[in-house]
Amino acid sequence: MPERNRISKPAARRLSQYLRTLQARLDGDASTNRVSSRELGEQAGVADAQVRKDLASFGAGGQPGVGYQVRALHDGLRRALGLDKPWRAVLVGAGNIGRALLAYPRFGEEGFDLVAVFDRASAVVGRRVAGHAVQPMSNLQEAVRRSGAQLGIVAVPPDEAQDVADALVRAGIQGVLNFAPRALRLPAHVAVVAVDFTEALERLAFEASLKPTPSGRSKGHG
Amino acid sequence: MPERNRISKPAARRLSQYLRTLQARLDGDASTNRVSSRELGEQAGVADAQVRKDLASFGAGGQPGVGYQVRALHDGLRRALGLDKPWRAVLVGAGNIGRALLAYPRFGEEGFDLVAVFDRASAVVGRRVAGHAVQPMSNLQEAVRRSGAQLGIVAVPPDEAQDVADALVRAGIQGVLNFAPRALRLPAHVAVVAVDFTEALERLAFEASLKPTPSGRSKGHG
DNA sequence: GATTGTGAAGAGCTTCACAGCT
DNA sequence: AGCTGTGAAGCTCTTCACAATC
Repeated sequence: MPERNRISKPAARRLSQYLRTLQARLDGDASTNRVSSRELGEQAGVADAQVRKDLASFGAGGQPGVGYQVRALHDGLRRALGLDKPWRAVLVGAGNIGRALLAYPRFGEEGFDLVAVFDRASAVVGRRVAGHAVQPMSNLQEAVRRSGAQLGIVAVPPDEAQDVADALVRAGIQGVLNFAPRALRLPAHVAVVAVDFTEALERLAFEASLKPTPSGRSKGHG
Repeated sequence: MPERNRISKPAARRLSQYLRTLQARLDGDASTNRVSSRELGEQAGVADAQVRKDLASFGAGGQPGVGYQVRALHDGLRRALGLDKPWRAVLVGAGNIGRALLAYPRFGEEGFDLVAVFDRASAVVGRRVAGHAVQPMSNLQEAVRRSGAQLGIVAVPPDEAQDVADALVRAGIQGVLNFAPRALRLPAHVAVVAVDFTEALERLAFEASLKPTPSGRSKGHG
């Protein structure tokens, strides 16, 4: 089993995209059980050579003249991304963002199990979110340890985010998904991924403002 | 006013971060009206030389031995990011994600105005979201044209995302913020920024699975 | 002394192009 | 003929290092 493991960060991002295409193939039409690098690339907006490099980076192999086996590639990809084992996660902050994340059907399906929800506001504690009674922050340490949760989701206001993240790290968490518009400073042994709406909006404004002047458009009633 | 405009994509991302630090400075303590590249870099998790390169990329200048003027840098940054003029946006999809985005206090503050909300489900049409009555999709074209909205927010299920994005482009939109876990294929004159929870979770699983075995930890406090 | 601005070196990522396999 | 695998080239981004400036 080749496991050459040198997957760069940009590559990991693209592997997620390929995985989606493969899942659609497995779920929906099983017209063929082969897929080419060109096809995967088209779905993800990436060149075919890039796809082949990415797949080779974790030891996936195709057949020249034929392509890759959908099922085998799917399974290999999940393994490479660390999705072959289930992950247990706790959510801190029972507001809109946390609920929106949990509402994604993929959350459970992909092997992410929510094991507890916490919030600082006593008015929210006790309410149910995604089937879990919201607990006070004072329970966090013990709940994380007891459940063996490896991931923490930070969905609190920006000025609380660092403290919450620190608490999660102290509780022994391995990775943090940060929804607060603030850079977290955490020890190197903890993985951090940020989902930042504010930054996304600003990036959009920036890129839209670079586009050719929208003078002669919205013309034809297309 | 120098405007050397060659801001790379990674640079734009970091500029957003610097902007946040500057805003915090302006809002909160005005202990000093200068800031150094090292200080900005610490907040954003970036080297000081990188900060200086980034700031130089849009013509901002500092004083050797002193630093940058907070107010001037803030204003210059906003201009560089296209945030000096207000943006009008429409939201398609009145579910959790859309509401979570609008709940961000920054949304309105930063100069993004929501002008209309649409949804395909007739059960939702007519309800109020963020102060706007949800409209049926059939109103989209006209509403976008009438309001002059430049941005569209796609917060619908993945299998509807491409159609919705196409409709937005036909209506004359300049940029799309895509929350659906699917790559959109749009003409080059339209900016696209994706916020993808699924990909973020998978990236987190990947990075967390690479971290050193969590054997002997939960020791000294940081 | 502190800090900027920047050329040059370094690192990393993407694209090209084509040999080789089916 | 179709497609993979990959060395090499090309490109972009980051870090280094230091002269110039305040």
